[in-house]
Amino acid sequence: MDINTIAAMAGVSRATVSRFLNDGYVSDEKRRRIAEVIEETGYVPSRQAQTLRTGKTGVVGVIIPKINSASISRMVTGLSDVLEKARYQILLANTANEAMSEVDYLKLFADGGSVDGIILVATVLTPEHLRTLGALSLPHVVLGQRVEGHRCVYHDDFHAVRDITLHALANGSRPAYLGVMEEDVAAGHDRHEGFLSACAERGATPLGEELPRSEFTIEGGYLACERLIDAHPEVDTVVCATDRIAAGAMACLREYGREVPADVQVTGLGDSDIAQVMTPTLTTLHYHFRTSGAEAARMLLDAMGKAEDRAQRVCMSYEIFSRNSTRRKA
Amino acid sequence: MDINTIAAMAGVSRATVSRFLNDGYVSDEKRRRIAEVIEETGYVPSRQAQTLRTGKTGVVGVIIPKINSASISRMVTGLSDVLEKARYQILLANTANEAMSEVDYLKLFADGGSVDGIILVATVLTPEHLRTLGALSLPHVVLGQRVEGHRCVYHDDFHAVRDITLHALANGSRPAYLGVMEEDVAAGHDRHEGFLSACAERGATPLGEELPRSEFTIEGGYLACERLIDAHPEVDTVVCATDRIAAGAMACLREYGREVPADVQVTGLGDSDIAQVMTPTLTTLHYHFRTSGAEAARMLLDAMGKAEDRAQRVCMSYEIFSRNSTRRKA
DNA sequence: TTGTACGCGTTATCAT
DNA sequence: ATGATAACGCGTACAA
Repeated sequence: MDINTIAAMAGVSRATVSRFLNDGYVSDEKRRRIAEVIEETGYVPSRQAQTLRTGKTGVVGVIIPKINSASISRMVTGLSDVLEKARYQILLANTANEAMSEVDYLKLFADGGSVDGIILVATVLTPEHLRTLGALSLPHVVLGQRVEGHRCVYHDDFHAVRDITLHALANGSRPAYLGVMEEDVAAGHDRHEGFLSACAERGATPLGEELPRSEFTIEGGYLACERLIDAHPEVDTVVCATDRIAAGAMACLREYGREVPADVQVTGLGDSDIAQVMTPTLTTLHYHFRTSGAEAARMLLDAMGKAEDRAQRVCMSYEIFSRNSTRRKA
Repeated sequence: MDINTIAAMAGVSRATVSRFLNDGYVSDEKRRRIAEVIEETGYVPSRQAQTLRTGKTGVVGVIIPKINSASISRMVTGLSDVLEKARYQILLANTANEAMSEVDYLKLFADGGSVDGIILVATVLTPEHLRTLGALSLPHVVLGQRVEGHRCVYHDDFHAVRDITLHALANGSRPAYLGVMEEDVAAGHDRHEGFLSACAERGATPLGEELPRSEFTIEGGYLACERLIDAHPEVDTVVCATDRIAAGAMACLREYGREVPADVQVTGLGDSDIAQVMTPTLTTLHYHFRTSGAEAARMLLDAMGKAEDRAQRVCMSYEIFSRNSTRRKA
């Protein structure tokens, strides 16, 4: 079923069929005939041929560091919402297994001519990343990290953790932070700095700063917390970089016989669905991931010339959800 | 940078370059020259043109009902593992938002010529689904449901729930089941039947069979459990179709002052990571999702003629993880 | 308004 | 072993 067949059946040249499909500029008479033939044959133009001819694929590549993350899935949902509305397909590239790093995927997308635009859900941005991004001729948006010279949507990690730490320190005085590697500027460095800033403001000494960082997992949170209470049994407030780390921490505290929040307060970050089923329910902070995903998608549409101009850089806000893992009154 | 340029630079015809890239059959002399030119130009063949010419895209479409599901993400990981090794890209289609149903995506993939094969992570299979699947000329595999006449990888949902129910009924006698819509044959109907079978074997009367089904969410589990203890306060064992439903159920029981497992036992299904951080930790059942994903991918490779022959249908096994949401001794 | 003719970058067929 | 040449399915000047 190609355009030639349709043209023959409708008794017109294939150029006319092409016009029918695109510009318009066809007499009502033939328009009717063509429409009829297309209807009864169920003809659909070949994406590949269109791509070869126009250079446009109708696909945007989305590079994510892992599948099965509450935050990432929410971002992807936001992306889908607006991208599908603009009739774009999403090619999801998962780098979790390290089989192919983000840089490799960036290059693959850039070279292959397989996508019209790229969204990079970023964690760690190495110089190699920046070089590759800089050499990228395709429209692209970085989601989750602030990057100079590139369109990006990120979250106010510094103030987020600063605020939730201040919130906890209203009823605690010996705080510690369970964070992730500093190389992840947003989730690692910025959040950590936010914590330190809050401690400084309250005149509290941060505990366990000398300890190694955690992984982004429940298991990692458990182990980090174990090291923490081992080194600093006096800790009474544990601020965690993510909800999953907090989940691990709470499991650990329970194991060690510490009551939450009576003995130790715990806070998370991200407001994933597990926050509400933990015992006690977790005080955490809600990021508007879905909205930031949508925003990134709109920025990309803009960059691809498919939407009105938008800001080149957006910093998303947040809200604290105070639940039962922190103390109620002063 | 196209094949013509390379050919010119190497002083050969473009046919020779093409042979160099594909079959082989080139003299060592020219082989060397071509390799050199390609090296220094960084030439990469156009995927689009290759596709147009060969009809092969190097992409497999994976249709999933939702992102952010522990089970699905594990399946996708398994898929990625083997598909990437075979140099296939994965085009992930998420139907969560209903914007485009699975059937529509199936048709899109089938028509567009944009993928070489399809993997459908299935939940509900309507007659419309079966019709579309039947009309599909592309190689495809159904993951998560058993479908006559199609390659598929599924889990032994019936015996899984039957076994975990028997496990719980060793220390309980008034069981109820929190399940999902029966239209989902595997997760809905089969699991439910497994539960009923176990009840029959133990001579226990299943409670709350008249109540409406739950959603696949924590929230849904909470609400379903609320209805259950309202209608049948005597219930002492709650078997849930998924871990998330179990999480909601436990939250609800806590709210209503029931001790788990002293007053009521709870079991889940899927062994997601939240199972271990719940209080008490959840007795659940581990499916080998990652393995089933890998198996489905291998079956697809087979169907696409890229791998040795494999079984057309595979039923995956499971293991029960007994933790603290069920009673220990008889 | 319509049709002709060409090119997009490959691979495959056929001589040579 | 190599090189012309014809497709693959489409969009679009250009001419009519």
